[in-house]
Amino acid sequence: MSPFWVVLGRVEGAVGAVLLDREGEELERLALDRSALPDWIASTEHEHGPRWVWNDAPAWYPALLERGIRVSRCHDLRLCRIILRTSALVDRDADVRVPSAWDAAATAMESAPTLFDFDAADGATLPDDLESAVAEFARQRDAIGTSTDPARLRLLVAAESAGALVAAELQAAGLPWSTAEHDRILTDILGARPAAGGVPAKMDAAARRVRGALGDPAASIDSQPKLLRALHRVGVQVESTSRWELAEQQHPVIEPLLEYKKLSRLHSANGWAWLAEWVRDERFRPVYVPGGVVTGRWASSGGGALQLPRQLRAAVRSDPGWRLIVADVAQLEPRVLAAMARDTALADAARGRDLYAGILETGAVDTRAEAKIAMLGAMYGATTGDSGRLVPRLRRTFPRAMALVDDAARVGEDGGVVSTWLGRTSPPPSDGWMQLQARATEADAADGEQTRARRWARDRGRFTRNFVVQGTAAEWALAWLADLRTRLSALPEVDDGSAAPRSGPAFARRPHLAFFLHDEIIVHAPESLAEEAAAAVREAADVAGRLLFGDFPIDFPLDLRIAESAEKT
DNA sequence: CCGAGCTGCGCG
DNA sequence: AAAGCGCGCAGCTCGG
Repeated sequence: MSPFWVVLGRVEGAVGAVLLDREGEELERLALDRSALPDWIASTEHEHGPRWVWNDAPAWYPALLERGIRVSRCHDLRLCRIILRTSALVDRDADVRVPSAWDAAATAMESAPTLFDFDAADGATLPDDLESAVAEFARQRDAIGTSTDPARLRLLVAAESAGALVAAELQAAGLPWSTAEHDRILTDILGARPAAGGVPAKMDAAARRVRGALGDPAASIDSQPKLLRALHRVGVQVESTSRWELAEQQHPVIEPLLEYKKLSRLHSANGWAWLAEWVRDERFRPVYVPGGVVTGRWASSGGGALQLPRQLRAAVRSDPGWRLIVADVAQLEPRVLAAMARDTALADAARGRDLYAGILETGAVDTRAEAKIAMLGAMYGATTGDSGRLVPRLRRTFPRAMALVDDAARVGEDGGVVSTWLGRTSPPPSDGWMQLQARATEADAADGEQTRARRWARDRGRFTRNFVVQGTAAEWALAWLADLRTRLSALPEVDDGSAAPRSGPAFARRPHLAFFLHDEIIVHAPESLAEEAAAAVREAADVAGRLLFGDFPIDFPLDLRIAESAEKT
């Protein structure tokens, strides 16, 4: 009988595997020498394609990828536990809620030990032995099975686990990056590359002009307090040195100062030092952190993958003979909101077109820009300014969608928790928050306490309001990634040596994911397969929508282009 | 000398 | 005009 699940973990001096059937009944148990493990995993994957159950994907998967072994499915115990132990869908008394060593590494483990090097794993806080993994897997299966909606949670943990595989593969493959183009952009904007520790020419020139306008040749520009005082001395009365406030001022120092700040930002965040540290073999390899954000979005650690600046997108360049498929979802969050709320009016406004143009057509607002500001305000909880003023108009036109986010806000203000579409639940309020709210309702509460309590309540309301939308959008994106990953892996490898990728693991010889950021993906594909890969990207988006929302009539149109660079047009 | 905290920027 | 969500990071200041 084919194993449906294979649980992996350390046993004395080796690696143990427990093969389970679909219902979790044990079929077989074996111990493998470390050196034999990769081949065994590869052949078992090939023959049975099981779900690999392991404590933490970064501890197992990168080493397999290095050996050219890719798996199609896994169950990541660490990530799934984080979801299940706090999900409102899971029974209050479920064993998975009982605190244990599995919670020690609730956040991503730094520099996880690899499976072929268990001796170095002594410092690891997450359990890595086979029996612990088997027991934890049973707890998690029980939590899902006895939950109020097993189907949704199964989908969520499968998507989350697929994300763990994708993250490891993204890091292994890397984003194709042209060092020469990056250097050209830097030289163009900043001036010639300085000697170590020096300031680039154009940045230095801007600094001199700032100091000239300040009448102080020694003025410090990089220190916010000193710069603020220097500005006050020449009569520029600003409260901060932020760009928007400076831009309002009329003074000769403003123009060069804003210029300096722009150049300085590029130089320090993505200058030559960044290039040397993060780009190797023409690949940018950020560290992705799946589930790193409370809402379920990914975070990143190192390399600043969440900030790939527009200025540098031209440096993202496909290898010779290859192409990039660059795709993002237009207005993902409001579409997700329409589907969650079963708001057919908003879905109609969204279908097959720019959602904001659709809102404009309903007459709820007067311009597309207003539609966008109003919708963002509704999802973020704006109360003032243009945004706050426009939200009530949306409330009249899309009452169901607005009721969903308004309800989420009210629950949060009252100290409750909210959940995404698939069942990821927001953290409860902190003890301090609860104490303040309790204190504010007492008869002798000071005005200041009541004011502060109300402010904290509204703050939390805006968080839960946004949580349901941002978190469900993250789930849609995971489903998109997971389905796309499978489709791409079914495309052929290039056999033409001239079109081989410059660098990367074996799986990168066929179309593969190269970048992911919230609602955008980049696929790197041989030119001959680019159209097929693009079709896969679109099909996966359709599948993700149906997977989450069934036959509710919402679509997720993509802005997609096939190009040699990721530059936004 | 190190780390926490703050400011400011840029990404979705 | 710069609010209303979620992040990471650089560079600075300041306290220990």
